[in-house]
Amino acid sequence: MKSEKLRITSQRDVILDELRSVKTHPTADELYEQVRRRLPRVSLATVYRNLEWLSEQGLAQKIEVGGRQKRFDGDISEHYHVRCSKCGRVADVEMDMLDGIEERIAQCCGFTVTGHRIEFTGLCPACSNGSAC
Amino acid sequence: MKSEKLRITSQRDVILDELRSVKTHPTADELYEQVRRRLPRVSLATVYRNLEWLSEQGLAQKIEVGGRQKRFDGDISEHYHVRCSKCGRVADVEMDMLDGIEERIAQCCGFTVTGHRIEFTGLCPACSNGSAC
DNA sequence: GTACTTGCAAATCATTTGCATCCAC
DNA sequence: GTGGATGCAAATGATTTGCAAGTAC
Repeated sequence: MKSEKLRITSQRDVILDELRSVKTHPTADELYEQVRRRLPRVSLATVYRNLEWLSEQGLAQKIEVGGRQKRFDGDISEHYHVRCSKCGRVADVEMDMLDGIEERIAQCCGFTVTGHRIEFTGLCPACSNGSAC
Repeated sequence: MKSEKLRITSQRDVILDELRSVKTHPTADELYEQVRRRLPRVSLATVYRNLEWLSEQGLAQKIEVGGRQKRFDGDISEHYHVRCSKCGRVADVEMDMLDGIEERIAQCCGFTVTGHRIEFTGLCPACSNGSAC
């Protein structure tokens, strides 16, 4: 039994609050810009460290979609994402989780399957019109 | 109609051949080590450039799974992957593609959905025993 | 010759780390 | 005061790019 000391510092509080306030699945540096408006002296390293920590604590979700940067989500319920292949924007998909799917493949590959992730790809509304993102 | 000049240089030939010879979904640098045995003077940049080019030509697949490095697959048929969360190994999943799935969500998110990708997560046989990877 | 490719080294981009300082208890 | 948290700068890792030299037609 390890006793984790949960300290919600003001940085952590603001980072989580800002993350929850948007539905855009921001990257670490996007969130950094946002957080900086409230904590001008915060550092990008702190944002990275705390996004990692928040994900470990189950207070946020690190979502590894395509593209170079990782994105984060303040909505910790399980759900799938769509990513715009042009601008990288990520949105939630309203679809029930495919619950039986992991068992269906557990046998075939020798792996102990513990989870799955679906990422849809496409063009977001802004990019499918010619309009700039 | 653009006329693309397809030049299969010896580097490209060897890179594709080596990629096809393995079922491991190697990263660029893993493949580089492999290719180097046949072309000792090849550079890592060439491997990166040509993996990119081969994917554009539809001769290989760039698979963006979790983890820091991108992986590549000489098998261009559509299929899903499992990734070991401990060692990063990637394997194919024997499961039919979920064909209707994109249409099912096309309405809800405003995106024009063009594709999807499923990545299962788990432990590979080697990692689920205590054995070293 | 022209256009495309390559190897090499340097640059870039995202993320992580070392360390001295700071803060809460 | 002690241990974790922070800011800053420097380090790291993966990938990309500039450029001069090489190659195929």
